[in-house]
Order: sequence, then C-alpha cells, then structure tokens
Amino acid sequence: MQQSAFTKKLMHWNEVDNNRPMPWKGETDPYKIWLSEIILQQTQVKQGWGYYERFISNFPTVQDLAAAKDEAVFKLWEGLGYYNRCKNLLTSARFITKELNGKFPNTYDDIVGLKGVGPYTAAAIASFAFNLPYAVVDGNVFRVLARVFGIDTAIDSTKGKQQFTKLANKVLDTNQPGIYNQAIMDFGATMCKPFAPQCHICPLQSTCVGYQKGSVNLLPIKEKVLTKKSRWLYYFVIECGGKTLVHKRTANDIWQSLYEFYVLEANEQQDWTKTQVQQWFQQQLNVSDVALISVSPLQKQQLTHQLIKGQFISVKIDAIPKTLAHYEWVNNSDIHTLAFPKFINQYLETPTAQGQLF
DNA sequence: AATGCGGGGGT
DNA sequence: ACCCCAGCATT
Repeated sequence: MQQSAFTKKLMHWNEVDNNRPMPWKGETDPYKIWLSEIILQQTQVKQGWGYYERFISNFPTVQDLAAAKDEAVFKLWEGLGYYNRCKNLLTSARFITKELNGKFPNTYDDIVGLKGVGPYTAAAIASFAFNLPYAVVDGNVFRVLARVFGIDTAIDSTKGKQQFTKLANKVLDTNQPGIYNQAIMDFGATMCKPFAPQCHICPLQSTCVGYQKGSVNLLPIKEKVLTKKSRWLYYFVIECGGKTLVHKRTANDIWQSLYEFYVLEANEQQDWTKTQVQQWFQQQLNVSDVALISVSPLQKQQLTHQLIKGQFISVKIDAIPKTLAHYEWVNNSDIHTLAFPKFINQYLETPTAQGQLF
C-alpha cells in the first residue's frame, strides 16, 4: 500500500529527531507491554514510569501478579488513581494464568476481550507485541490528526471517534505498525503538544491544515462540559486497644477498593466541638466514654469531577462497640499495608496537620 | 449517548 | 481556575 505524505514525514521525523526514552520502549513481552499500557491510561508517562518499574520488579511475570494478594497490589498502585484499572489488572492476570495457561492472547479480538482493555490498549498491545496492523487512537493521536488534517469533529462524540479511528488506520504504516504507533504518540507528546506546540520547527508544517488555517490552537474540539460537585467527608479515626477501625470502599463511588476510616458524609460543612463529637458517638455507636485526641484543620482534595473537603477526628475508646457491618479492626502496625486515597494519606503522613489537640 | 473515575502537571 | 494526560466500564 502506498504511504501518505503524512506517514512518510512522521516516520522520517521518528528516525532522525525522536529521542524519548521510556522503560518499556522496545519491549516485546506482551505482559510487560500490557502492564505499561494499563498504567498509562489517562496518565502521563512521567507519572507512570516509577509505578511500572516497581510493578515489574515485584511481579516479573503474569503468574507472579496473578498469585499476589489483592492488598499488596493495591498498595503498589496507591496514589496512581483510577483504581478500577488495578482491579481489572488483577482480574485479567488471573484469567490469563488460569484460563489461558499463562499464554497472553495474541489476536486483537482476544486482547480487547480482557477486562480493562479497550480499543486503544488492544491496538497498542497488538502492534507492539505482535506487530499486528492496528492504529492506536489516544489523546495524542486525536490531537495530531485533528491539526494536521484540519478536522473539527468533536473527539468525544461517537461520530468523531469513528472518523478519527478510520483515518488513523488509513495513515498507519502497516509494514511497521509498532514503530509507527510509537512514533505518532511521541510526536504528539513532544512536538504537537496541547499547549505551545513546536510548529516553528515542525517537519509537517507545510502540509498541516491547522497550521495553514491558523487553527492549531483551536484543535482538537471537545463538546462535553465537565460538571463538578462538592462533598464533605468527616473521618473518625477510632483507636481501641492498639487497633483502628477501617473499611474497604466498595460502593459505586470514588476510591473503590481503597481503605478509609469510619466516615460521615455531609452535604455541608459541620463543626466538631468536643461536645458534638461526644454526642455523635453516643447516638451513632452508643459509646459514651470517648477520649477526643485531635481535630484536623479542613482538608481539601481536587478530583476531576469532585471537590472533596473534610476533617479527621481522632479518638480513643476503651471498649469495642457493637459490631459494625463492613468495618474491621486492624492492628495499628498493619495500617501501612493498606492502600488509602491521597486525601487520607495527606493526613496520615503530615503529623503537623493534626490540628487542634485535646 | 452520557456519566464517572484520581492524581499530577502545565498555563 | 481550567485543561490535559498512551481510556475504560457502566448505565
């Protein structure tokens, strides 16, 4: 098949000007490629780099990952966000190990059937590990193609996804799909950047429709608007006999599979005086003897769709109250083996943020 | 088709 | 403040 001018120029740039090292570059082990791609979903290379190295070091093979304890894997993922990626990673590692005898699937259809693997990740694995001709379509590819070909179809619409996927596969270098896919993403990340693209030294300048029309900084188009909401989470860090009360989040909500302390969610800000804490414990847990240790200052955490605000109220009690469904008492020395959201780790790791002591 | 999921980094 | 990042699952 004849290559487009775009493809030729991109591949030439890749040969002479692309110097972007990454720990998984040139890797051919499908397990390692898969792991790197899951880590990199909606995550910048710089942020995922260290996580990849720690995962490979701890779990060199898919069998090692499949055999690991859930908590250990989540602890390693802690801080990376989008925790369902980690849950699906474990599900797929165990599926490959048990159902496929450890043999990683080697067709696009079988790869895309894995939990946590969608069109982008399947194309990446298929091309990098098996040299199959599937074009990746990620944020970089949307941006590069929208600008170079001057396409103003919204990339977050069904029509846009179809249009860009079709074009991406049309300009794919089918002789070396892996190298091409790596090249277009590197090009998007280093030259055709979201902000301050390097048009003045770009080898595609003369054929770039966006550059000719002066619309580079308007592309790509998105049509959906982000809505945000505020939540107040009040955490009671309850200690009793060297143990602390924790809960694994399971609800259809943020931080699924991570741990938290006893939580009270409110629709608005609340004050926590010593009297109010004592009243709350009496009403909620039927505990009357509460030693209030500290109340933290107001803490905030900005998520993509939510602004989390809240405080940490640390107390000690003498006797374990009535059984609390879905909560468990964990030895204080074991708390560090559990994965917590950043909102909670901020509190745990910053003693000075404990606030008012009682 | 629409919604929601984290945390880091840039402007 | 707002946007983006090697997207995906769910409804």
